[in-house]
Amino acid sequence: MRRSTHTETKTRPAPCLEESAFLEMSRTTDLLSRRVSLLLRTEELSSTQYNVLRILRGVQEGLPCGEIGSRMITRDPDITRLLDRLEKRSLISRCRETKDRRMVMARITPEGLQLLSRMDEPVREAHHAQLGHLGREHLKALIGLLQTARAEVV
Amino acid sequence: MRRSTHTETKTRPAPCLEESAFLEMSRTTDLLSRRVSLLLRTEELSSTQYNVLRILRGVQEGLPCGEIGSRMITRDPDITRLLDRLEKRSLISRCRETKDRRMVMARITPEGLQLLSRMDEPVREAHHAQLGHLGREHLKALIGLLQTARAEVV
DNA sequence: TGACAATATTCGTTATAACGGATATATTTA
DNA sequence: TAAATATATCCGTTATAACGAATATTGTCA
Repeated sequence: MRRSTHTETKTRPAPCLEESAFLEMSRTTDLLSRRVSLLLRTEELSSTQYNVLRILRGVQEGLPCGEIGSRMITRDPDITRLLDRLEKRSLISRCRETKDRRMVMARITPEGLQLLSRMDEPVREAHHAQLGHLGREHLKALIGLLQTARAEVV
Repeated sequence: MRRSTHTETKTRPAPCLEESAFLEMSRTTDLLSRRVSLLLRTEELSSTQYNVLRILRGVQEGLPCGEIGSRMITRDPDITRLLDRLEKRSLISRCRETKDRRMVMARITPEGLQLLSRMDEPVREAHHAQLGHLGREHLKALIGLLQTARAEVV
């Protein structure tokens, strides 16, 4: 036991449950992400880029740049450059919308889809290896709690 | 209902529970972090820097640089520069250990402690506002699951 | 003592996130 | 039509993460 309980309570307040939950979440996400990042590096992809590609895979019609930005709280000019980099590698394509010609739709290309599908199996394996020990019930409980947590965040 | 079920199953495999759990975790951490990042910005602190300061607050004796690095999987040279920036602002101090003179101990300074304590209340409020609706029982369950998840990660 | 290992540093590089500001284009509305 | 708005872009800036390579200092061990 430490002798300096007195000063410690002054400098380091006892964490409340909400804070602990956040810390646990950060640590766990961090730890689990490491393995995925290693996988991504083999394809020279940042996790932001991977993220965008997966979002676009979910939407065959494509998404306007602004929509992508709002899903990640990134400023418009930076989304443009992010998409620039992906387009240069032919992983996405852009074309101006015919209806509202202000908008530019970003779509994932066949190359992009291929890249993603190359990653699918290893990524899934990584997650299975890292979280499989929890078992179905615990996993479901965890997912449910996280969804609940996010549902009411302002 | 979409017509292209056929192609979709090919391009986007149904997510397994482990993968969903990871995604939920990432999204939630991401969402919750935004508010904290805004707070940190008022002190011109990156979340990595905040992280290091909090680690050091927990260890009055200080930590060797390498130890800090291993807690965050960052290469040694980059830790050095990270600490450089913090030292320049007098938030930490460094001094060579007398026993093993290869090691340099990093300690948080009174200024660093002050800064942290300025953040404590707002950070806690942010977490409370964002996660308080879960209630004690759910929070405890969440914390427990996350710890279990991390316990066996290789 | 001499060879090796451990620790931290310095230096240089590249890519990117994040920000501010301005501009081009197209749409909507007064 | 003219003004205001929305969308995306271009430009430049700074700070930093991430990587490789080399060096200095100290400790350990044959």
